[in-house]
Parts: sequence; structure tokens; C-alpha cells
Amino acid sequence: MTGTVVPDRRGRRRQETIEQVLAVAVEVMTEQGAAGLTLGEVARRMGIRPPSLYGYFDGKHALYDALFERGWRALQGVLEQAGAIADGADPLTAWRGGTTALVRWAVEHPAHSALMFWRPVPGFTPSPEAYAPAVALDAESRALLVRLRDAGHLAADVDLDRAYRAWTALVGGVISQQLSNAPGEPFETGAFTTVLPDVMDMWLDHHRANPSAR
Amino acid sequence: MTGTVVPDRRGRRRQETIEQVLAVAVEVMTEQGAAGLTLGEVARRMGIRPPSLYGYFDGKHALYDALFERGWRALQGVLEQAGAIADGADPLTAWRGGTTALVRWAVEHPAHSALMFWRPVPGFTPSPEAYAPAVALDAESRALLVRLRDAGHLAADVDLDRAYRAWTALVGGVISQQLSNAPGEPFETGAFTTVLPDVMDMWLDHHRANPSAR
DNA sequence: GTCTATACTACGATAGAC
DNA sequence: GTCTATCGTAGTATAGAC
Repeated sequence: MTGTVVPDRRGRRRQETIEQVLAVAVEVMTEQGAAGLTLGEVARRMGIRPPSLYGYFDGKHALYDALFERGWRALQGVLEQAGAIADGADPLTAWRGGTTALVRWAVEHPAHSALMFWRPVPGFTPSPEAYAPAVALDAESRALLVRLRDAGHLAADVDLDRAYRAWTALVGGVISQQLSNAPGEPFETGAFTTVLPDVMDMWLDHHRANPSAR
Repeated sequence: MTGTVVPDRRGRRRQETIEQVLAVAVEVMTEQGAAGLTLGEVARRMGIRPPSLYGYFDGKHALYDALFERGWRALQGVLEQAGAIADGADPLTAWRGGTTALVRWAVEHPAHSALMFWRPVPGFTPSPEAYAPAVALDAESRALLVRLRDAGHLAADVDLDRAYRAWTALVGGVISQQLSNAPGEPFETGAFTTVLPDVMDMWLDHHRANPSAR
């Protein structure tokens, strides 16, 4: 529920502190890895003592939880902005743009991505509330594939569930390889992000209509 | 260098203990996640005290290092057995079989895989010796793609480096998704391992010769 | 609401007795 | 080679002063 409170005068400063805690946590996770987050380090960088953090979060897991949820919400926003969620736009453009924007966001937010796509933190399981936006995005992504098929870009008899699983594997693979093997590289020149167009073509060709032309 | 000593009568028992330490460590990592390994837990399960472990390994990182190295060596063995390294076999069969065997091994060894494919342990970087088999496998995999091209299964003018990066992304994506989102599922029925044939076809079709037929 | 002080637990690692 | 004992550190969390 973080971030949903009314920003009255009282709560504004509190909200700013919460944002700062999360920002510093991301900083630490980016440097040390997602599992390398410690409340002591966050407090140190903020110039406060570890116990003070408990006024804003119920311990370290609550921090992970907030970042997990915000990450998926951010991805939703990214896909929406790419027109992948709105019904109006051309599905193929939306799919290409959305996939590209998603991968870009992921490699530019490695701390969030590790938390969202892997399970790097022993003992941490996202709460149902934090998981909800991930489920929503899943549904929206599947809906996009339906639109893609209905617009004639995929074969009419395509197995959409199977195609969706393959798509997540492809996208997740590019992200995973880029973050694990060449973490610092920017999206534009990354060893793996640069093959994303190829990968999208592979998926599209494989599921495209008129297979006789293959 | 673990495992390379001559198995004389003196060292045999020691070697067995080393194997047991590693086996228990894998057990713990499988349950708790790669970063959840603690020497105390390993010692507890072995019925000894944590300091005794230092007679066999120079601390926790040495354990990770040994598992990292053994994992890549095991993968080499898996690919070799699939004929993906030997020069004699049919490249296409070797490539399909090798890729399949590699993914199977990975999902059946989640603790090793996490260590090898992601960077889940803060502060751990594999030593050059542990990294060597990974480099060797990289070279062997690239050599397989060369054979694949020379046998006419790929376009003659294919960008092999780019194709190789795409291949690792695809394979890594299937492994990553399977381990992160459905860890318990067996290879045969996994939600993501079952799309591996599709994914291999995508890659192959994309790089196949006579592109005019596409 | 924020701090200091502190309790508690656990971990990695070392020293030295047996 | 294994143990006990212990060091040093870190991290989570609570109690209570200000």
C-alpha cells in the first residue's frame, strides 16, 4: 500500500523519507547484489540508526516487498506507455515496442529485476499484495498476444499459452544473460540486448500465419 | 584442484569427506537458495562442528568455488556425452541433443545452476581456475555452431557470434524461467522446458540456409 | 517521531588443547 | 583431524530516553 496515502502536510515528509529509504536500498542492492542488502548499510548512508528504519518498514522483508511490488507496477507503466495495454494501438507495434521497453527497463533496473525475475534472497517470498501487479501484467501480456493473433500476425490456430511461455523465456533469457554476464553495458550496446530484435523476429516468424511460406 | 589428487590409501577418506561436504552444501543450497548456504548448517547435518570444515575448505567461498567449477565440468561432460564436442557426430543431432541435455542438467541441478548462471551470492566471484571450464565450454559451443554452419544447417554468411549470443539467451531463458517460476517441475513436464523444442526450432529456422524460402 | 542503548542471534574464521 | 573456546562482526529487533 506504500505510496497510496493522501499526501497531506503531515504525511508528506514521511512519504519522502520512505522514498529515500527505498532509493538507498536500491543503491545498495545494485552495488552488492539483491541479497546483499542490510538495514545497517541503508541507515549508514542515510545518516541515521538502523532502528529508525522500523518507523517506516517492518523489517528488511517489507523493504524487499515494496521494491518487488513497485517493480512490477513500473513494468506495467512501461508497457502501458508503449501502447501494449491500451486496446487502440496496432498490436504488432505495441508488441515490439512493449517488449523492447520491458527489456530496457529491466536491464536499467538490475536490483529490481533480480528480485522480480529470480529468487536471490533466501527466505523472502513476496506478499500477495506485492504479487498482484505481477499477476495483472501476466494477464495483460496474454491479452496482447490474443490481439496479435486476432489482427492476423499469428497463426489462427496458434497455441497461445505455449507461445506465451516461449515469449517469457526469450525475453527473460535476454534480460538474464545481459544482467548476469555483462551487467554494466547499456541497453543500446549490450551484448545480449542487441540481439533482442533477432529474438523477437524468431518468435514472430515461428508463430506467424501462412506457415507454407516458411 | 579438488578431485585431482591421486587416490592413495591416505587421501581416500579425506576425498570422501570433501565429497560429502559438497553434497551437503548442495542440499542446503537447494532448500535455502544459493545464498542461503551457511557453514554451520553444513556442519550440523554432517554431525561435526563448523571449524572442522576448515580442514577441507578455506572458508565458504572455497565451497562455492568448487561447486562452480564442478558444475561447468559436469556440463562439459553432458555435452560431450551428447556428441556435441566430439567432431564425428552429425552436428544437427549433436546440437539438438546437446542443448536438450544441457537444459535438463541445469533444471535438475538448481543449486549449481544458480551459482553458474546468475550472481546470487554477494561478494562471491569465481576464481580463474573455477572459471576455466566455463571458458572451455564456451569455446566448444562456438565450435559446434561452426560445424553446424559448415554442414549447411546454417546460412553460409551467418553472423556466428551474434547467433551464439542469441542461442545462449534462448537456452538461458528456458532454464531461468523454469527454475524461477516452477522450480519443482521435472524436465519432461516443465512449463518452460516443454517449449524448448519450439525454441530450438525458432533459432534454427532463423539462421537456416536459403532464406528466400522464408 | 526520532534517537541511543542494548538484547539477542547468528555467522565466518582463528587459536590452541586433545 | 576434530574438538572447545573465542574473537570480531553483522544484522534484526525491542525498550525506553529525549
